[in-house]
Amino acid sequence: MTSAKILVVDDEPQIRRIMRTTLTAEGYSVYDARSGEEALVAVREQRFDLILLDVNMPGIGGLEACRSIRSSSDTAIVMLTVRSAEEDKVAALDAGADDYVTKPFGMPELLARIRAALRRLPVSADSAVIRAGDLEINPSTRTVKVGGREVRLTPKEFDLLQFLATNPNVPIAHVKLLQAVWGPDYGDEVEYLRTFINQVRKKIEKDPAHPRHVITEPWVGYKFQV
Amino acid sequence: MTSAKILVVDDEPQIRRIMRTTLTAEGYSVYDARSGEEALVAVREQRFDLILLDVNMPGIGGLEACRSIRSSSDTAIVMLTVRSAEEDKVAALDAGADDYVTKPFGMPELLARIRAALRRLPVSADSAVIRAGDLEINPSTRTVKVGGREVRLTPKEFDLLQFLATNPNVPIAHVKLLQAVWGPDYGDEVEYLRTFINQVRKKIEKDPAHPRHVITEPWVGYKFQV
DNA sequence: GGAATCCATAAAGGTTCCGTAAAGACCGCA
DNA sequence: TGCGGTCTTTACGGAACCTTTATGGATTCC
Repeated sequence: MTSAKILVVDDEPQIRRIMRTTLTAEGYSVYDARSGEEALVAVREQRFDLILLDVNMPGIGGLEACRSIRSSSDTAIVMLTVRSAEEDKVAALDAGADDYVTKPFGMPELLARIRAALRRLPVSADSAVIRAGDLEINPSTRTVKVGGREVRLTPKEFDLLQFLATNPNVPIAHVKLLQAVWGPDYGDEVEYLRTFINQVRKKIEKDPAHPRHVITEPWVGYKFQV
Repeated sequence: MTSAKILVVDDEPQIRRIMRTTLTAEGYSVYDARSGEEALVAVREQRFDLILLDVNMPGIGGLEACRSIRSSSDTAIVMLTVRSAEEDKVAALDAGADDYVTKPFGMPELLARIRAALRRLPVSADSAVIRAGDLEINPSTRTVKVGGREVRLTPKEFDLLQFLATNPNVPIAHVKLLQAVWGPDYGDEVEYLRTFINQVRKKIEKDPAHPRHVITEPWVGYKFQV
């Protein structure tokens, strides 16, 4: 499992901090929002695998935010509520939450529910090992093998290769690749791509001059061939 | 506090899924294997507190896997069998299983047997002596021996080494290590790790410059190698 | 054919990460 | 109060990685 993206929505800075450290330690990539409004903006701009949503917030509350998010997305939603009243549970689930946890809760329990909610998602296409000829890409351990021999890739190199490999045989535009690996702020720094593609090829291709996996699509971008 | 690690071995995906969700909800950390072969590999690489082992599998069957595991480990083993024949029961226990459950079984019953099996282990997670090459870690006395000679570790040093050693061959992220040893409030003080890892290496490695047990995983964290 | 664009490759800073040493802070204990 | 051990914090050099620039070859378009 390449780290799932989790959005933490809570108005208390302390809680956000604890969540961030704990979830980061578990290998998730964590984002946070301080209010329902912020959460809605974030959801509109990015795709998250799971959203941790506090019920009790000023402004747009958790329930309303939940309904709004659910109406436009199938992200897993776990709600945090102080009261354990039955009606709250019903309200949360009615609003479209997948699960809910009542404060105070232990971290192990929360983590378990997060794992459970993530598992429910449609086919974690990420955790499968990708094979292509003598090449073997393992997203969970972030390792790559060429003909059984392990090859060491740097973080960026691996991200690049993985993104290409998860869309095999499909040409991917320069800009799209850049944004996927470097983030949304990188629009036209295509030089990065050139140098890193070159680097990756030197490590995984027998003959970097005539690559068999990382193919360049002239005037378009690159593609991964199986 | 650390939830018990359970390995589920079954060739049917459905059963693995149900087990996973149920056991996870109970607070266990669940791993699975699809065959006896996979189970043996997993056991070689990690330490589990309990193994749920289906008898009837293609390839290496449950009984054979059980014998193999038992020969090198004292993990609790609970077998799952379809038939309730007395001979099967005997065969299972002879192979070294601690208990067995006949399908179809109710989840409450299975959970009860799991709890019982875990209870039977003399505080297994903590008291088992960990060996790796010339290294010997004794959690109950909190002592470490290198080639028979006892080495003195400070409390923090020992905690660090122990946590790494209880998850052998698995890279552990910086943040996770920090939180496990220093507590949940330590998010990014990675300097501590550096100094203590260095300290531990000087004490347990013949050549600290080329460590054989405490291995650094660049850009990720550290791992303990057996 | 010539100019422009794109691509592969190499290589120079700048930054981050890791190992190592060492000084200061804290604590228990005589 | 002083002492020894442990933990925290800072500092620094080397290595690995990322960014950036430069150069030459290939392809396209006019």
